[in-house]
Amino acid sequence: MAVSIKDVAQRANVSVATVSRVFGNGPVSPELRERVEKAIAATGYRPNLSARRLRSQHSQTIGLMVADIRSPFFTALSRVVEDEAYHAGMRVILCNTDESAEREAMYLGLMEEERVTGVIWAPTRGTIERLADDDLPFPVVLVDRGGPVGRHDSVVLDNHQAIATLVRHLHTIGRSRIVGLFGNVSSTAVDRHLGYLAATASLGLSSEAFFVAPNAEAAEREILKVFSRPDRPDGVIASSNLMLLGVAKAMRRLGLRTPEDVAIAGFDNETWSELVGPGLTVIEQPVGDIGRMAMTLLFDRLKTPKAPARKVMLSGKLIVRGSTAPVTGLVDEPVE
Amino acid sequence: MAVSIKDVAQRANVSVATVSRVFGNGPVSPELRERVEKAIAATGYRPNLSARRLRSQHSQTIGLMVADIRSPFFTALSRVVEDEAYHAGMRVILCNTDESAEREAMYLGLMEEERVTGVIWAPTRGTIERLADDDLPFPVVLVDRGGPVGRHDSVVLDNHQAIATLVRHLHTIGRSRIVGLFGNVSSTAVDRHLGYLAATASLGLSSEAFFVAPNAEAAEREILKVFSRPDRPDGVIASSNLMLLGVAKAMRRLGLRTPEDVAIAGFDNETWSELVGPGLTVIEQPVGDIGRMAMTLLFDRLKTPKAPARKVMLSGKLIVRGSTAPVTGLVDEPVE
DNA sequence: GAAACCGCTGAAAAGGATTACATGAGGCTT
DNA sequence: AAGCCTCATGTAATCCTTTTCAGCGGTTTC
Repeated sequence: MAVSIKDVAQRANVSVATVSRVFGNGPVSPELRERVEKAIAATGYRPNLSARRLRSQHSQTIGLMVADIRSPFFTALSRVVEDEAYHAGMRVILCNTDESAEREAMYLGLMEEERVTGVIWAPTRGTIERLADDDLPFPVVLVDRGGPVGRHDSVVLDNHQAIATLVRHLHTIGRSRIVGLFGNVSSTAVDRHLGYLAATASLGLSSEAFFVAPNAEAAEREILKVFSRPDRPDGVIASSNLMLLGVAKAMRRLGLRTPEDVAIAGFDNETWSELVGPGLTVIEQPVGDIGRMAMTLLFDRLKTPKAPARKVMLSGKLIVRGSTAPVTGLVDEPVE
Repeated sequence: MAVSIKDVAQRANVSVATVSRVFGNGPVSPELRERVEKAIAATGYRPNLSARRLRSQHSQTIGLMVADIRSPFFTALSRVVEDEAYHAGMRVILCNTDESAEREAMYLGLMEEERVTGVIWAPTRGTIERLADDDLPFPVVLVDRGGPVGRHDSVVLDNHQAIATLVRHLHTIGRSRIVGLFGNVSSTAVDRHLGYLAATASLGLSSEAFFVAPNAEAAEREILKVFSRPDRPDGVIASSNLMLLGVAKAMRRLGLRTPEDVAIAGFDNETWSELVGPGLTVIEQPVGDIGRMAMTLLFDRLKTPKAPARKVMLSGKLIVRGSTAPVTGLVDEPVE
């Protein structure tokens, strides 16, 4: 059996309360404190967190629920959240929902059983609407995907602005038939789609949107299909990192040159974005700021539970690379 | 205050023991079971995991300690481990050690306080040697980096074979001055370095190894330095994913063509490996198998604590891409 | 006919910590 | 010198479950 607070107390010849106070910064005379610390060192005592949590009713734990940790944005987010959490003396429970409402519900239940302090959550579209009804027994901060009514705190990218930036950029380099490729599950995709429609309309451009599963393979298949038609687009905007990779793969498969034949752009800047093809033009999300802001909102919420919900929008940053370089040569002197 | 087992018992007009038994599959008559289940549904009762753990002395939690979740291999590993864990009804606590012995020690302490069932751990080189002394109060399975003496269960890639495969492959396509670039912290790098020395020696090739921090920037800087010398290598093997990216960046920066001027290869197959430059030749690690095997070893260890330590080695798979394509044309008809 | 046994149930102990409250010593005021 | 604070300490209640143990009425075994 592991050593408990009682053993330490006995060895130091003090009461268990005193030992507890040594940990909790209660008032303890230097003399006793030293005796207790010696006993702790000698026995190798470690407080039992379950007992501590049970009694104190503070779990010091936050839940992080995302679709899939392997998605680059969520990978980066999780790292930030964990850093912030451990810095504040809290632990993180990580949940992969796989965009499944069922798994999401299961994990929300688990969060409740863990009596978490709060949850940072990128909810699936289906769940997010149901959300207003359930009164979750812990505060949540939505990330990446905002809630519908401003009922919860949230921190999201300004998707409208971001996608407009991309559309305008492609327009600037002379593209006019820009198609959009969006995920078919997240509400982020919905926002970006609306932004795409607005931006193309305001520039007097045609628009055509496709919705597929948010992974590289589905994106590649869809683009292959789109480009098998006679009137090929000259620009593609993908609403996520992995989908942009799928687009790049399709271009290579089709033997189309980027950016000469088709300019492509998308979201999230990664270590490898610069090296794929001629370099991928992307909107970089301030993922560090997003994570930290989410934690800030959560801690604020704990302090003032009744304060009105806050929705924070952060701006992305356009990073221009080869995949949308202007192709001056081609216009002046057509090849062959 | 949240609803407790007492409230449920009261409402169902049974004892708390009976309610507990309904959860724990103890013997309960159908009639009472139904009453209890109705009461649970009516009250929305969720068992308190802290109390449950305290009493039952089972945390149903495993720790996963890796250097950095953002490192692609660890990202993939974490997903597998979590899937397996949740499938077995357990939770996962994720720790990023940043290759720091101090953080590692801190997290090991935390694992103890959490009374984890076991830990899956990619230890830092410094710590791994100290490890024999401390008798950790929970079983650990080492991943990615094996322990020194066979004192702990471990599952690793067959690094010796993997790097030999890469060296032989580069030799086959006619490269003779192959340098190796290795991380300067993990024991994996040490293994791969030894394999590199053995493989080059057995082929009668010269060898030259460089050790840098395991990230893209450091790798890029080092390679730029190496290639500023007069006698340039014609092949580079990088011992990790991110370092290979650094190498690719350096090549682009130097204006060197891959594979014509320099063939490059490394580790870990990712969604984007195919799209960086002409496609990156890599050793693909069976990360799914590694994660599942680690869990299997852990569960076996829990069943038979006294069984001798097992070390499982899995083979990587060579994936040949453009970065090491044979350049037939050049030899026959020199350019210009 | 006593003893053993059955399947189900409830009372109560136990698990390891925190914390409200009580206590006692010492120092200060008046 | 009586009264009152302050401060450090100990006692015991408490957090919510699981689990041991005993008890129940009724059958089976010897």
